[in-house]
Amino acid sequence: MAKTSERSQRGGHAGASIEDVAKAAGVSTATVSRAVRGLPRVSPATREKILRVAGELGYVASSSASGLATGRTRTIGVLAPYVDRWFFFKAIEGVDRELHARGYNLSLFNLGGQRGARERLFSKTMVYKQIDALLVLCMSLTSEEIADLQRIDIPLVIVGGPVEDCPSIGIDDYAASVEATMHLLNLGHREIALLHGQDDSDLNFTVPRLRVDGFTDAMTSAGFSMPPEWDIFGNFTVGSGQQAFDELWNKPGPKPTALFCASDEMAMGAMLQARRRGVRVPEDLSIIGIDNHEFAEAMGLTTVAQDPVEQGQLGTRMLLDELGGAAGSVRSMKAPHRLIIRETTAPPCAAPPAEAHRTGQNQATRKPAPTA
Amino acid sequence: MAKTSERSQRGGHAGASIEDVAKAAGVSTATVSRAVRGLPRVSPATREKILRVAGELGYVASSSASGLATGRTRTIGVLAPYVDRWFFFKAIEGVDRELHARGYNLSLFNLGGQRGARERLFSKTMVYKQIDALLVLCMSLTSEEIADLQRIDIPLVIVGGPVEDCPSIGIDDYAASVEATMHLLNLGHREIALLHGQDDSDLNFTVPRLRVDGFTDAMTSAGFSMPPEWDIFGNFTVGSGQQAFDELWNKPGPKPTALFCASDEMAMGAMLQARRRGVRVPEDLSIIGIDNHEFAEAMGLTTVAQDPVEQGQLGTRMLLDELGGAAGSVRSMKAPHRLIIRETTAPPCAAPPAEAHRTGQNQATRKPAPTA
DNA sequence: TGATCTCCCTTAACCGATTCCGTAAACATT
DNA sequence: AATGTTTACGGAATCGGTTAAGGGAGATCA
Repeated sequence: MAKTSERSQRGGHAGASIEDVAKAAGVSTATVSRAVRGLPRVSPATREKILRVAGELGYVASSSASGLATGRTRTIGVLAPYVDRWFFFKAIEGVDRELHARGYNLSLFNLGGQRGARERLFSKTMVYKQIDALLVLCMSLTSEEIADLQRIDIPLVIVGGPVEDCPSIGIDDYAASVEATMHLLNLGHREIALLHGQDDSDLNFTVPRLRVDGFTDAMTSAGFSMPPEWDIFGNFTVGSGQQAFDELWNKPGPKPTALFCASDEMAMGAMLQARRRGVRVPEDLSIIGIDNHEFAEAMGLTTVAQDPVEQGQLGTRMLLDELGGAAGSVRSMKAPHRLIIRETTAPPCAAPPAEAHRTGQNQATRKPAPTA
Repeated sequence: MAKTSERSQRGGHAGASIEDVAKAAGVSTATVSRAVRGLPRVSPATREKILRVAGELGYVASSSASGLATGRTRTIGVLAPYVDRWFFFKAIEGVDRELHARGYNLSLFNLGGQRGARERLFSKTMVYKQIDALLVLCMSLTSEEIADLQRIDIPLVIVGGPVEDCPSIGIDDYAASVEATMHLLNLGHREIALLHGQDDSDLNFTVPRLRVDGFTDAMTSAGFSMPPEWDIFGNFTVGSGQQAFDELWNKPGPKPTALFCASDEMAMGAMLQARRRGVRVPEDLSIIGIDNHEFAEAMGLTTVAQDPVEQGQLGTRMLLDELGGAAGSVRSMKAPHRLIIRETTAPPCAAPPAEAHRTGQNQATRKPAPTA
């Protein structure tokens, strides 16, 4: 009966099993199971012995076996439309940190912006029976997908933007957008262009819309409006920021004095292109973004900061709470954001409005010099 | 006998099992198993019926159960020191793409640059019995870790830089570095500073050393050398690039005419800081990096490009080959790199070479003239 | 002293797949 | 017609854990 550990002989079964440990320690597998998991009903002496033997044998419980027995895999899925964009890899960082701290594994599903990938993954191949819970980054799910998840009892949390009928965490994109716009308005800008992000894939973000709404609402309630030709589309990348600037500047007619960008990456693209074409920032054009990308500080970009790492952590905690405690217990939350004024925004036309422009509490109150 | 599917009643067991399908289709579970996996020995009619029934019931095989039965989880682990740095998230993108295309799952282990995280993960909690193979990003493992993996029969591939005794894929960092240095030398630079990356955590990269070696060898074999005070350390981030520039420029004494950076992120940091302090790039200082980060093109940074996505894909393929075919079959490979000349390098001394400085489309095969 | 209660531990029934082996029928070969 | 060969399928062991039920030994209590 070569039933136990014949060291990597037949495909796949290597390492000591619980039975090996039980045998070596002279107890039953049930006791080993309790001992190694720290459950009660094991005498200190026995536990100590089992732990020692297990250590010597290098025993680790097979996740497949315990997954099968308990019905939970201790793995949670993370669904991301991209992993190579700022918000996403930052959020993943936070999720990972929190997850591993709690002994969970992270199974990554990246759509890579591809159409179709979504169906392929979602259609039962993925989610189903592989993960205990699902964390989604900045995507809204169809009601059908949500129903599926509920049916098979998989908790769900969205990180990044609200989604109907789903617990979520994210900044208040609308408010952030309003604040950014107000900052420009308070500086005296009236001719403000908008570079907003529209994604080409089938992700249905709600975030872009909220940011645009915040901008337009702030503008109209201040009594201003934006000509339609200043409404430029980008896809959240640096490259699209550059293109957007060109598009804006190649158009005939007057130029805006400020540019509101729905993300830092686009803002920086626009900023770099502006410089390249001899348009001075902020003298000729103020630029503001949203995110506080690592490069934003280096480039002196004024922006509305958010912390995706923290959001990832919080979202994970929500998800795990839902998984552990009573379902339906967790509700959506808002993560903080704050305006950080750096060097890419200034009053238009170098005419100082002589109006103190403070960001409030804890941040970067430095005001650019050129007021004089 | 409530053995089958009582819809999310007791903890964790939801969804239809293979037995449900078997019963509903009037066949045995063995046949269902063969049918759904596309194995032979099932008549077309039976297969069609089983597939239909399985579809209606929304059946998906439990990964825990099949993992237990087969000894393989169809999950491969990806160990990364960081996920929020360019090379890493790009590589993960490639790995993920390849993995999911082949029906594997990706389990992410991020060290987040933390000391200790490594032991915590590696010490059997992670790797063991959870994954079929391990892909490591830019880290060298200890020989003990490698031995552990071999003992439990887990194939290993390193993406990013060579590691002794491990199959790996990465660019030839030494050659890349030499090329970059030669580019500066060919432009006429003699006073070249070096900003190289040293990581503070316990990852032991080999990459940084190779890049430095390439630089110094190219310099010495051209008959030049670098004063030690021009040897600056960074940690691969933009911020450290900025600091490095300051450090360099705050020192008394002559300034270099060119700066070789071991990564684009550092190069861009230095470049931004240079601009901020009124040092013109490339007139006063040429800067070259390595990587071809997304921002590099936007910022016009001359660099040696590599493609981590491709490396991730290739590495994954190697790993899966090793997993499938004869072990020990795959060997290390080199990924391609190429010099991309943009706008941050020019001959020293602001002497206009009267030479159109075009970025050429995406290839930049332009070779600097002064090879005298 | 016997009944009851704990505590520690074992027995054994699962969890849901895979897979070896056996059987029976269909088909091909002499 | 008897014998191989192939194909389609079922029975049942197995993977390695978890966990409810139960049993024996010693302590506590009446």
